[in-house]
Amino acid sequence: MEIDQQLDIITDRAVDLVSRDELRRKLEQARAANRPLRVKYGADPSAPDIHLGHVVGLNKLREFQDLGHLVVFIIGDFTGMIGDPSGRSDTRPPLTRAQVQDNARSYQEQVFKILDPRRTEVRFNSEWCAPLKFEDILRLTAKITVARMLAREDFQKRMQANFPVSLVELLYPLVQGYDSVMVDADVEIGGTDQLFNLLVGRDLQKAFGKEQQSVLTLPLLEGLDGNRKMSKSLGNYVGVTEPPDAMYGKLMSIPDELMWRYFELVLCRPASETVSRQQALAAGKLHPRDLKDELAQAVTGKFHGAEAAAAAAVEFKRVFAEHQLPKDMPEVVLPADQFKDNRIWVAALIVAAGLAESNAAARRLVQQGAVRLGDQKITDPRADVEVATGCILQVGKRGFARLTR
RNA sequence: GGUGGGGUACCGAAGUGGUCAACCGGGGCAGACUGUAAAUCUGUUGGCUAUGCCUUCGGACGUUCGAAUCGUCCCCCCACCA
Repeated sequence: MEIDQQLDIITDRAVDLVSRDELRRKLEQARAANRPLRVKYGADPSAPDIHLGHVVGLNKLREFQDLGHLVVFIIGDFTGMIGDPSGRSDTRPPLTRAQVQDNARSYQEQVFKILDPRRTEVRFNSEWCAPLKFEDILRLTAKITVARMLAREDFQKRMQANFPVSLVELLYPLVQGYDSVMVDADVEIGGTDQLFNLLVGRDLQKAFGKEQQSVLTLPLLEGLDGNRKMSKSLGNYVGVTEPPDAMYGKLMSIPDELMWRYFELVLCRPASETVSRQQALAAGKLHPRDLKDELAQAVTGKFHGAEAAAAAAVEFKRVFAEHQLPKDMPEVVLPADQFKDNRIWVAALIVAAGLAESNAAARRLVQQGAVRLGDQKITDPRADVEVATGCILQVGKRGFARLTR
């Protein structure tokens, strides 16, 4: 494939690129020397679940692999102890070695849903970070200035808002950059919030007399709420190991305007497709629900196969469009001691079925008209009800239980 | 080390002796509507079968008929100056 063609693929969807000329040169040199580029990508093992936000980066890595390049996937078991200050995350609790290893294992499993394992080198950065002596660290810190670190936007903002910035956070980019030195990265990719860290990698490589990595950033995918970036701690994520029904349902719940981002960033659909579809939508030729269904099925299918995705779609239509009962629902055996004269208080029933956290919450749900038992709506929060085995309790749109006495 | 400002429910943030289970916003949940768990609007958001009772406003003791609010001690956080 022509170099320019490769460049086009690589830079598609990219936000920052340092720099195009440099990357072209690297591609040319790699071809001449008949060796793959080493494309670095780092992941923090503090949260073991890969979600669609990560998939944006993984997709890009896969494109590199399909062009014959090698992905150096770094598991930041050492940096994980610091916590990435990007996007002003809170201080994270330190992980035990066992946790890190567990997380790292599930990470690899999940990552290879997208990456090609034959073209991936997995490394733990404790390999070279743990042996560092304090003296080595001093040498490392001498290579970068305070002003350079403080120039970073996150830090600026936090300091202006009187949010704390710890010294160790200042060191984070340094460690990440040191990784680049140690693995001889030719290219590093990350989200746009990683730009600073990635550039520090270049600085350090230069300071160590090595070739500087090219840097490429990708957009941050918004989470289900449509505003903030997808992250596990915000709870607005879709994990790649979630069951098909949950995955499909979550995707159907994103705001309509967000669909395009998911089409482009998760499914790598071309921007031109977005434009033509937006026009068709405006003209009334396409229905947003159908488009979102396509999105949800395609994404679910990417991780679970088309068949499972189609089944999830059918189930979703049954439950939410036609308001029918779901095919599967949890079976709940009710404790006999809750019954008096063969009846049970409705709030206690809901709690026993696991559909509310407390009697008070259950009462509120009843008052709001969210509760059905069999084909009957229950509106009196003080009602005592009879329950026959096989009877179905519904709480809200999504809460179901098949009851057993 | 010095000075100042803080710690309130999931988050942010009011409240500075009783009318406070605690305004308001975000988030969550529910209902209506619908095109979907979109959008919009409305309600709700400590616990207890409950016109009341219990637990909660960094912690511990106090003062008071009564404390998130006052006092003492302690813990923690932030900024500025050194």
